[in-house]
Amino acid sequence: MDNTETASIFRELADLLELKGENPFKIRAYRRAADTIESLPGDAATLAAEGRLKHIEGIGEAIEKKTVEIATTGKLRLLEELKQEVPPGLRDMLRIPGVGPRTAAAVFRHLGVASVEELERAARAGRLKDVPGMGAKTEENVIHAIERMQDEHWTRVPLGVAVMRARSVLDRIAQVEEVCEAAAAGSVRRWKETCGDLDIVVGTRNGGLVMEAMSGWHEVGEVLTIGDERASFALRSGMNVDVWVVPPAEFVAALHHATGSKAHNVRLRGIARESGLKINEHGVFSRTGAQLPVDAEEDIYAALGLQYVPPEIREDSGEIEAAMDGRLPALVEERDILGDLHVHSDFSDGLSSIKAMADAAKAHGYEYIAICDHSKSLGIAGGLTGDEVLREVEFIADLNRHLDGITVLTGTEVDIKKDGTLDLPDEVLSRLDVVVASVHSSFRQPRDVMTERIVRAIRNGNVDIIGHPTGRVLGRRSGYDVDMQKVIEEAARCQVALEINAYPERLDLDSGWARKAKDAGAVLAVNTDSHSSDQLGYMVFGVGVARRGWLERSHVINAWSLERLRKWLARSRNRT
DNA sequence: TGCATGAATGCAACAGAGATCCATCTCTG
Repeated sequence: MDNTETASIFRELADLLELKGENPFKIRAYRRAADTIESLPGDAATLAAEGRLKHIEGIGEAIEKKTVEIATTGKLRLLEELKQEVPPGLRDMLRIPGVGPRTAAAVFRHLGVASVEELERAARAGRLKDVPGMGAKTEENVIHAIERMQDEHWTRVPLGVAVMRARSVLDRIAQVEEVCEAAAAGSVRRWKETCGDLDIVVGTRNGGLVMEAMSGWHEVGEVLTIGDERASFALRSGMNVDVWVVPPAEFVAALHHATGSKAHNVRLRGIARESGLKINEHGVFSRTGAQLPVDAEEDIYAALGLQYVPPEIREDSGEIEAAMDGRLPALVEERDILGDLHVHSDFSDGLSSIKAMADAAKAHGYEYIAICDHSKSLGIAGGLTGDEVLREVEFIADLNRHLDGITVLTGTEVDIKKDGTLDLPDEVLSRLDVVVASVHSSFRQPRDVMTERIVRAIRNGNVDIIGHPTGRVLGRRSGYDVDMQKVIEEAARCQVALEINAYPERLDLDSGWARKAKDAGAVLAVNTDSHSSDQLGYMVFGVGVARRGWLERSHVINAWSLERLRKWLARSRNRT
């Protein structure tokens, strides 16, 4: 029973208790414990067995005891008993938009309806109207919501996709008269790896025009809710857009509110209350109701005596405390990035020539770029043999003589083979400037084998960077089973960088692991893995992940000058 | 349920909009 499974048991427990109408604080405690356990670096069951779990904030005797029970028996008696009382099918009903715990409990109590299927049947048969507090309209809405839930691909989408869709919504809104400002907020603005919906804040003197323009837009499949200040639209592409319309003077406060995260907002409002202030989406108010001037988000934090917190780290994961003490990190910025250390060229499966990649890098304002084409095992990607790599090295040496203002570094993205050895001989690797080592095959190895495989690559002595360390592809496959904490510790010990792969479908490492890597003393490289020159622009996504991971310039090797980078690359390599 | 205060008990995460049931539920961050 690993931490994720233990956490999911506590989440189910919380959901069932909520359906039962239990004490909300108890429910919250279970949910909080689930979050804590899931993000624990060590094994929760072990900690619980040693009596150390209860010392973690938010976890006490009761949850520690239950964790031990889950670890030893594989289940939780309380949950099993609860399932007799509250059918687990009710839990699925909570996923239907518009159906909350009260509604689910009411239909079960009055109609015995205990699953989504039964609910749909009851609604179609016109029986929901019999439930006190429900009418014909709700019945209709339930049917509609179930249909939508089943037929669409309403899942979270990768950040890259969300950003594109947000831009198209903003383009539409920009055409509306009397709009002063509009911006994407929510998870897009926080650069979250995946986004469930879009939040668009619009400052205008005529909100009605915005609502009309959105309602009549061909990209909008359905108007879900619509009011004077807020509306929710379903895009045909399968995403919801929540639009917040405010007077121009309230734009900043609304943007801040809609950016979230919810947990961050709740904390800020709590602090505001303690100091006799009130924060809502309209502004910051004193005890007497007087509105404080807010011209920029900085003013909101300043009113609370806090350092300004950048959107990417507004998650209530320590940033509030750091802001109180004035010790927030100076997050790395896109303009700090001086090069890209993992791009491909037409020597393997890239579409652009090395020259074209170098020119594009220069246009980005970079000092350097490392060409890291695939190695021979990856036949499908035109992987290079050792000899071919060496010919590429010569080609680059010649090219550099003709380039001005950009340095092309030689490199490879060498495959980490099943046993942890590398796909190119050390004699070749040692002659390259940058060696990225990545897993591209045998994804299903057991956890300990995969972990040992990557650790062995880290210890090779010629490896500089571990490429896309978890192997996940957003929306397609989860990463391979690997003890990432161990990989991080080994990378920190050997001073091998871990990659934040900025390719929008990868974003691997994710920000959580990036932060842990930084905390463990490892360095990171933010690379695009570009396969054509236009993909160098993906860097912004990787920087977003880095910022969410609390990284500063000093933690990111490609935010270093070429001189410093070269010193680091030479640190312990068996170079000839 | 966790935590702080004081040893069993009280308190704990903010604020508001929209829909429908017009007082309550659900949703948004």
